[in-house]
Amino acid sequence: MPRPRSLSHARLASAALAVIDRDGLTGLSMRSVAKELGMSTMALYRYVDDRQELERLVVDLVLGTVDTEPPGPEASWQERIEVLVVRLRDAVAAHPEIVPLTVAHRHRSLAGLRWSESVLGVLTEAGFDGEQRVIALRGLLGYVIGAIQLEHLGPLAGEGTVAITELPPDAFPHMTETARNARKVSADREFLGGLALLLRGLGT
Amino acid sequence: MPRPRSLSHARLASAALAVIDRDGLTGLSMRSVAKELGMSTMALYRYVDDRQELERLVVDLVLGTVDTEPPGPEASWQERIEVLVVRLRDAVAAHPEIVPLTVAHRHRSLAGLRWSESVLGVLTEAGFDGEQRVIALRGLLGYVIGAIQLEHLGPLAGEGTVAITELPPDAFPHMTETARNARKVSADREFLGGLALLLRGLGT
DNA sequence: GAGTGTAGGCGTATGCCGTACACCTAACAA
DNA sequence: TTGTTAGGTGTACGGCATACGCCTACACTC
Repeated sequence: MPRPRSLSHARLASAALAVIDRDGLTGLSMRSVAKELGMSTMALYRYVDDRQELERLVVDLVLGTVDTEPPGPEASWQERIEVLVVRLRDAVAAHPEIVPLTVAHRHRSLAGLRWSESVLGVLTEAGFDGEQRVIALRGLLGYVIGAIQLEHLGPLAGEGTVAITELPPDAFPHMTETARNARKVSADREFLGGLALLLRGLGT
Repeated sequence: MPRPRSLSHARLASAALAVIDRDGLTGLSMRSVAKELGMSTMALYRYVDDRQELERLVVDLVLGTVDTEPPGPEASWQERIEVLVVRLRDAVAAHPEIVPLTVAHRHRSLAGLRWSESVLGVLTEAGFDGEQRVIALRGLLGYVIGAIQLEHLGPLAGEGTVAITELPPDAFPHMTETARNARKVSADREFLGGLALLLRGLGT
């Protein structure tokens, strides 16, 4: 009967993502998103309970772009998991500012659950079950979450690594030396290298 | 010449930590810490540039309690790393609410750098160097950060796991089944299990 | 076409937050 | 005793999320 809705959740989420991509996560507020959409702040509350839910929509939007179809059977299960993990990482890395949102809301995102389901499928085919399978999934999830944050909070190529170079070498001999090597390691090699360790630990 | 300082950074940090332990991270504000100390809000700014620096002090306080002395040589290098990692995790887990602060400020904390130095020492003794060593340290760091967050944001024994149990089984067959197993896996077994995967991947 | 109920949209106000700024004053050096 | 300096404070500003109440556009009934 009543007046029709003029907004969709998807449109709301993409407006919020636009704000984030333009002004960073600190620029995200109910006010800024409302302005982006050309409506009043309070109008948003007709579509969303609170700011938390808006953030959840953004996470769902981004994670929803991840292709969760596992690669074909010509690949080993390690390679298939690697592909799934890399797809997730690439989707998040396309909007680096949302990393903290992803961490906070991942477990309430349907798209995130679909990804986990897909990884579990590969693990199951590979013969994992029971506690082993739980630990494998959570281990992968933990690594992905942590590594993505490291990558965007303190990238190896960034100023943090330079700062470590300049630490007193007598108190931090290994850190200063390692930091010099670290500047030459690309983000991809770092991420894939760590993932390979985990997969090797899982493998037979 | 002038009036002496009545506060130390340590006292400031422990007051902030007390507020967090009592009222949670959302209860932390310049006002609440000032009240905890019995001074005016603005007095804090004589000791700290801004809220960020206060948070950094809290992280330093907590990470400063970690014993970074590596265990003796009767243990294998994997066991020594495990001990260091577990010490770090236990220190953070003693104040679960600071997890987000730790992630945000870890790389600016001297105590955090000392822990990394110690881990690098063990890795070096174990024969790692160059890019291998960089990747090993960052892999461990990524796992620890991610796993700690998983543990406190969505513990296996928590409601999130129960919610997954109640998902439609036709869309999430593996998730629903795995979630039933997951409830029986303790936080320790989960954390150590994932860490063991990584260490196995590192090992010869 | 007129009337009506529902829900969309908005303006205002409240109580938080971090913090800039100007002021007072305690404590030391002389 | 006095002057200097930095510690401590009160006030104020702009921004935040959001509760509440109002107005009204619209889809329906008749």
